[in-house]
Amino acid sequence: MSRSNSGYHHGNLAESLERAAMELLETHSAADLSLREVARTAGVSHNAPYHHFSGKNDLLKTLAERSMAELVASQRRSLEGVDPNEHLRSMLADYVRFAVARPHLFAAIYDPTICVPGQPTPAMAVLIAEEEQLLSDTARDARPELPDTRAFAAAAWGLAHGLAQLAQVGHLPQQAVDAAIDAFVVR
Amino acid sequence: MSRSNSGYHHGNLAESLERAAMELLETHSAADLSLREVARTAGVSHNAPYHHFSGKNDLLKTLAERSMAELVASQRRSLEGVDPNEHLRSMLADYVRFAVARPHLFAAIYDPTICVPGQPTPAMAVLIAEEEQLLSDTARDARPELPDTRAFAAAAWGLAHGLAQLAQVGHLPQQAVDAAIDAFVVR
DNA sequence: ACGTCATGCTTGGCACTGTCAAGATAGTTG
DNA sequence: CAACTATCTTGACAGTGCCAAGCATGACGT
Repeated sequence: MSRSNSGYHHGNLAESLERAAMELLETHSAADLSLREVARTAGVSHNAPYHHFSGKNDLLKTLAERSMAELVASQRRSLEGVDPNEHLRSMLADYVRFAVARPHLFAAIYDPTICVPGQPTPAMAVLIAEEEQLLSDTARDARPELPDTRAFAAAAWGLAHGLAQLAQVGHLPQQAVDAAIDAFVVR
Repeated sequence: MSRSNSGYHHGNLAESLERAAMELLETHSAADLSLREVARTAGVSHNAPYHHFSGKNDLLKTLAERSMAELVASQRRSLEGVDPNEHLRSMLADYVRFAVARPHLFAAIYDPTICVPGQPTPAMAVLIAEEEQLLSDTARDARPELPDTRAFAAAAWGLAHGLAQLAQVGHLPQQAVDAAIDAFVVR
């Protein structure tokens, strides 16, 4: 895990902690995640994290940013189709896929107790703006005739976000999600 | 708050606790809600709740059911328009309004740590089915020509749910939500 | 080579939480 | 009035986030 493990002076604890927390977030929710357990799995004392993060929320904020960056990158990658409608469809499907695959990380991104609502981290603000731009561009290409592209893009984001939540909870199976996206994109 | 307050034997603690928790959920999230604080605001000892609920989650489950019932009732009420499109629009707007007005209660309804995913309370299952039917009927009236009403209804639910989340977080102002709903309903 | 020192991690402690166990009290029934 | 049960209490335990203080370690000036 770490390069030099000679009792004290771990080497790069910050990264080890992030890694450990990332793993734990695959089974625990952000609220259920214990900073002490993160420290334990990283093999350090319960207070070591405080020398690298100002607290539990700070660590979570870092992970949320990391995750959002991954999501945006994934969204950018799913733009490589040809048909604009297919662009939009695959982007939305990809959004839902990400949320279902990493439910707790996805939740952390939008968790008001981590990034206070309307008070996003600078880095997070940039990422959200990127995502918005990505969606807006895709929406414009798919519906060039619409006067208000922003509204359509907002609807697309809302749709993807909501389907993601409903799918996470087990209310919508994968196939229903795809059908719903189709119903939104196709006309 | 209670009828007979003679030291012991509160009278109707269960309801008082629910009321207290309901109030606290206006400022605290479900995870941040302390059962002990609920007991405190109800004026009883920290262990009294355990004689009426099996634990914190049980109380939250009850509140989530209560809230979902309220939401469904509200949705049913917003069906009183005339134009089918207007039906749909007002239903979606109402869904978002509810979520924004009571963010923590709304979150509790879909919180996997309260109602385990795919394991809803019987009462909750009924309410969800009702909501689904309500949306499905409205969707059919608004788009009778569509072959797959279920997919369109699922999209509508997803849209409302996602817009609600994004609005809660402060990402979408009210007017953007309305515009997005319009973009979805109108064609 | 050696003392000095800041960095990074540790132990210890505090107030808080959810939950279990056992005791006290009050209304009910014989 | 005695026994009983429902209801609420106090007490305890393990766990949490976080603050304060102490100790090990490697770097640096001399």
